[in-house]
Amino acid sequence: MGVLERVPARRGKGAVALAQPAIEADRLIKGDCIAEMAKLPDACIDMIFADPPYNLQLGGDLFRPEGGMVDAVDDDWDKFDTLAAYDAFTHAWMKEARRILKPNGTIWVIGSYHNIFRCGVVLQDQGFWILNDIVWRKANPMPNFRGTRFTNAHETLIWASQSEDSKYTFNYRAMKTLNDELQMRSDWVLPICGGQERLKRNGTKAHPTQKPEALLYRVLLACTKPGDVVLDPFFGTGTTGAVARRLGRKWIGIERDDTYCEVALERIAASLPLDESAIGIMQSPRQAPKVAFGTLVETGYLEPGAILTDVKRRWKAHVRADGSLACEGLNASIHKVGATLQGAPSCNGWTFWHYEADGDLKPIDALRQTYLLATQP
Amino acid sequence: MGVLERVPARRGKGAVALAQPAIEADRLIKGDCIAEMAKLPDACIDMIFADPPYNLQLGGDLFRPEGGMVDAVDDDWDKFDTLAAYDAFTHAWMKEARRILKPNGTIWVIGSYHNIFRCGVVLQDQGFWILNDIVWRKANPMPNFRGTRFTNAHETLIWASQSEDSKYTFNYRAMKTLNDELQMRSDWVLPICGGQERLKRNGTKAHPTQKPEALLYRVLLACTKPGDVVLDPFFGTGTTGAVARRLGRKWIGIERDDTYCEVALERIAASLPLDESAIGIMQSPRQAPKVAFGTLVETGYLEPGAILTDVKRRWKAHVRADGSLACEGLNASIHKVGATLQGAPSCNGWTFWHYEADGDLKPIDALRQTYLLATQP
DNA sequence: ACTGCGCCTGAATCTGACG
DNA sequence: ACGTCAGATTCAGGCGCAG
Repeated sequence: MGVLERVPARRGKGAVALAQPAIEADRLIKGDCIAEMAKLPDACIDMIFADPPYNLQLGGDLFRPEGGMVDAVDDDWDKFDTLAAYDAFTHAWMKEARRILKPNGTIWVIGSYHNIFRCGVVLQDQGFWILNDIVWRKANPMPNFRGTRFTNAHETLIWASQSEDSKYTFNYRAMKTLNDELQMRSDWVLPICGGQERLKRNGTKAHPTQKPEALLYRVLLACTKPGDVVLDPFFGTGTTGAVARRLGRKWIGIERDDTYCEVALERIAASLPLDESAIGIMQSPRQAPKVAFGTLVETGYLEPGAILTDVKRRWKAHVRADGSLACEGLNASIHKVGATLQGAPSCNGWTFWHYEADGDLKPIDALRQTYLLATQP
Repeated sequence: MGVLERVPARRGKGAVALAQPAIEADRLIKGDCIAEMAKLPDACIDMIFADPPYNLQLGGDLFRPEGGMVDAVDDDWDKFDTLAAYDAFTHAWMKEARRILKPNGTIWVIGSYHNIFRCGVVLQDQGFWILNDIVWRKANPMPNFRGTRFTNAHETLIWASQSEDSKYTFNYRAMKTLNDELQMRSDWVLPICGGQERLKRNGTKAHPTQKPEALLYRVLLACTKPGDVVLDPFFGTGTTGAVARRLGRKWIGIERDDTYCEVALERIAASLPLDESAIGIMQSPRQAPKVAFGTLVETGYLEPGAILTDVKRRWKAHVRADGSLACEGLNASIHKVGATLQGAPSCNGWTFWHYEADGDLKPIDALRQTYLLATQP
């Protein structure tokens, strides 16, 4: 690797911008996730996707809290002990996760009611800023055979940034496109992992809780850019790696279990990267090149003196040679004039103002689109 | 009152069966919920439904795209200085709630990602046993106006018993009947509270966060028996009381705010106990499941990069990773691209676009049907 | 009376680049 | 760090009014 990239300095006061070598990626690390994350440098990961265990068995997995334990208010000591151990484990891995995550990176954690509340609290307590909780609504969940509760038909994901003012990645347009031109909501209906996709080993399922690729697909498409480095500290059979590879993202997996490692590596090798042209997603206008209104005047797309109106023809404004707009004694930018006339705090002049063409009113944004098509390579 | 009932002894070892007078019910207590619960005897309540403050921590004003301002929840009762202060408050009211709840009673708590994780942890830490987490999927949530996150389209409810071996009430058959003979799942689609149901005071909403009666209806129908006593420590405008009365359950409400108390009492007085035969109208109609084109890409029914054509093979388009279609410089949804290419105002992309299978052209709608068949119960 | 269009509203942690 | 300003951004349902 050795590619240098600039990392924005947002880690506390007085931090300086650092040039950091990109981390070596597309690899599986065999070992304990806390110990292995500890070996990674600060701020090297763009996104962490974590599917932590919640059925910590007594014995090997049981994690002892390091500090003095708070007095249990309750008599249920055994349960408290187990919960405290789980919290300590969660604090430990999330602390490392937070350290290696870039300032503008985000973390996803998935779980069920057994553990997701505890994960959410530790995230908040460590200073992560929750952006959404997402409900994966399973299209085909396992029924509740005994009829004693509601069918447990969903799992919960938490999406969080490092801090309240992080500049995180969210591909809004891509999500809206993926959802037939409606905003993507916080509830996702997706089938559970089964059929061909479910990995087998000796005829039985290779992993008890393999996640569907469609779930990771949406997560990675929404919140990473091509080339971003995604780390999964509980890699299992490598769904995160397989989807990252398909979508042109880099991945790092950490997994303790030998068999899971084997299965994951085979699987990822077999998953083909998508063609570059297919990975493309709808860009936000935010990321499109900007066109000043004045440019349209300069280049003749609009004549100085042209008349613009709002869609209801309530106001009539004149375009001036410098790209400003004159209307009812006002003379300012297309946005300001629109806002002032409406008495609104702000206004998008591009969609507010219209020009007449063939008897129709069209928003001046259409002119901008025409200009962009004509001038972009 | 004065009716005696037997309370099974399940409070730790060596407890004896107690005969307790039934608590006075169907009343509103004005005051602080912690202080007022403290005055109630042990083990006198069958169910607690709690809608505590969410601790939203909103920033500045938020404007809608068309200029209007969002009427945010900025009430003093929702403000806490720190997460620790919120936790302390939660511990305090839940401790009293646990004491007054019968051994076989259950508690419901509703919240959003701002507070629900903390509520869940306190429940677990106090020894409550979580039975389900329920997702209320809002049919008509407020959109995310700035396109910065996923639309926050749900709230979460936690249902918990006093302990792992409680003999709690769950009316399995009633839920299955309510759900068209399918097991009731952990995700409930219900509209938010609006229209006639939304209580007004001087022309504006009487309470910023009034819950829909349909939500309480399902909760009470599922987890209480007729005659049970339901307590709501954050009574607000009394949705819990109104529904309890309709369903023949007894209720106790605790509320600090004078105006909320007034509104609640008026409302409950006006809510008539329900005739058995009227219950049917509460059933929400099953909705035809919608499938976004992007879902077919996510779930592998179509690969990114796949080629689609119209039935006359006049145009050739490429499927992209986000479920958009690329064709002749255009990149948009299946419907928009179809419309633009034909110069039509609109186009049903599902029937317009075809894929090739075994030398035949098939509409992509066929894939949608296949997907539905595979994922619907 | 019915239809269609426009307006209003709902628990919201809701901008970002540049100087 | 802070101020300024360009400009990007919404879905479903209920209700009233016009035709």
